[in-house]
Amino acid sequence: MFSQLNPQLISNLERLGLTENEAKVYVGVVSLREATAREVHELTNVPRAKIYEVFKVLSKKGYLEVRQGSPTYFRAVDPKQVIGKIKDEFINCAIETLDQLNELSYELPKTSPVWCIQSEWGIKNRIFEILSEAKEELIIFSSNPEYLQEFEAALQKLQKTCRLIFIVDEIEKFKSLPFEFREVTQEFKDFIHDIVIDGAQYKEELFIIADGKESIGVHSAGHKREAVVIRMPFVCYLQKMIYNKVLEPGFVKKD
Amino acid sequence: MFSQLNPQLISNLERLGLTENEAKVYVGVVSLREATAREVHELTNVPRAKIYEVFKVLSKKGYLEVRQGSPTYFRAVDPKQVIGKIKDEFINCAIETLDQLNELSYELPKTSPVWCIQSEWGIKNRIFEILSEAKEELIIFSSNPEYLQEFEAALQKLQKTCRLIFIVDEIEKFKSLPFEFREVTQEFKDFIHDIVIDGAQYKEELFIIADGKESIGVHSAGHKREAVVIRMPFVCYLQKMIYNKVLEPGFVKKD
DNA sequence: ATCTATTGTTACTTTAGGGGTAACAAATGT
DNA sequence: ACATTTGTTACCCCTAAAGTAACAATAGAT
Repeated sequence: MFSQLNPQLISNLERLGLTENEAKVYVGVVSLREATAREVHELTNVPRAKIYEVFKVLSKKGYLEVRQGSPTYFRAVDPKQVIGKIKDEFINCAIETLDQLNELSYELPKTSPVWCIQSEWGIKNRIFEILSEAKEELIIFSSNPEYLQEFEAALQKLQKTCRLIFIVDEIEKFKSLPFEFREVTQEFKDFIHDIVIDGAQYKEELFIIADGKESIGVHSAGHKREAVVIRMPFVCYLQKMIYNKVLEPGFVKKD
Repeated sequence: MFSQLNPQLISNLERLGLTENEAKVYVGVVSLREATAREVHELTNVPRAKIYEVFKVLSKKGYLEVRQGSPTYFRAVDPKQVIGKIKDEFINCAIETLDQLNELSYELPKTSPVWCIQSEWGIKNRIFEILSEAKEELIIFSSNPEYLQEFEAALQKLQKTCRLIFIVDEIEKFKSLPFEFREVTQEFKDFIHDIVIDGAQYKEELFIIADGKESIGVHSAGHKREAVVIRMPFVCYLQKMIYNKVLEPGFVKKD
């Protein structure tokens, strides 16, 4: 007979460090309040011989209480206590790990100024980092209002201390955002909507130049999003010049 | 050549969800700041072919940034960010898990009044729970001042709202604790210091009767500590009578 | 242009842990 | 006394992770 447990709950408990059988047995005992091995086996379909093994482990961990006898009864310790313990142990481990990692990280000059970031989280994380370090000026280009909106709060806050210059492909699309936008020339617009690399549509969704020294460009090619960070003041200066120019007609040439 | 990594750090990162090779490679890249596969291989001893595999996984997870080229360079994302992310995801999972578990836990009368607790954490946890629920009176017997001290703060707080009666085997041992103690009779003292069960020295370290309704006894046998919780008002009443009596001479008979 | 060294990739093997099964001794119920 | 249930132990299988070998592609040196 099939198991009657919530697979998502089992999966979550596995992510919290329990094995599959441990998760099933704990959930079984929580459901039944007090239970024998047979009852847990019938509810969870974990093999009876394995139930006893897991009972021992969970008791040692402090997740179950035992009423000895035949049959032996088991009772789950309050989930709030158990999950609290698991969480505390994990957080303590995380703190210790961070301390140890920080001991490794010695401050060397970053020799290479060009990096790719491939995870969604890593890209957003880095954008927020760049915004938090900006001191004087940001030039922000965007072609995707939904994406830009994710940084709206951070950018609004930054307006108080930095000069922000927003450049977009079509002002109309960005009306819901509380900033002042400039639109690029028709030629540049045509250009950026027309880039194909290796057979995939390439689209620059967001580009930021911070203080003329560092830039990050987020683009998608096909269904894959990637970011490139450039920390070369000279190149950023050139990029800034270019972006200043795209507001004027007749800049971009197509070969 | 042997690996130059801190095994404790590797183990900690495994507890945080990374595989052994992922942990080693991340630590290697953190150590080197920016590194090629060969450099990471030389530092960590992870097989070179495996380095590339792990690089891909860690980049996807957002733990590494990539400078494409030959050789490709990798740079670690700030450990504070990475560990922060891992921690956040874990805590979110723990919260969701607790919600799901709470949906299971329906309030049934607890049919069985006698339970064993076998983990150190579980015993302490339950003692604190009993102390927090006490309303009128606690009778506390102890033979181990160090162990009793762990509950000193909770007991001091409780003195304001409950009547606490402390009974110990030897007042002298408990001088450092800020409570008023009564000592058991010499006969009882001899009795409790003389219990052997199945060849192991048995010692009742702590015994608490809460409001005459529930009791917990913590004993060690050999090197194993265990607790028994009893929620039988009648038995607790008998136990209370017994403890009242041990303060008088001539009570315990040895057969 | 050729050769060597290095880099990056792929396929295969090995190992260990977790899950499943079967058998049997001990305990309980009839 | 017998049947059923409980609890234990030994063994097997599968999968994920780690290790290894071979080879194609690239870069550097001559």
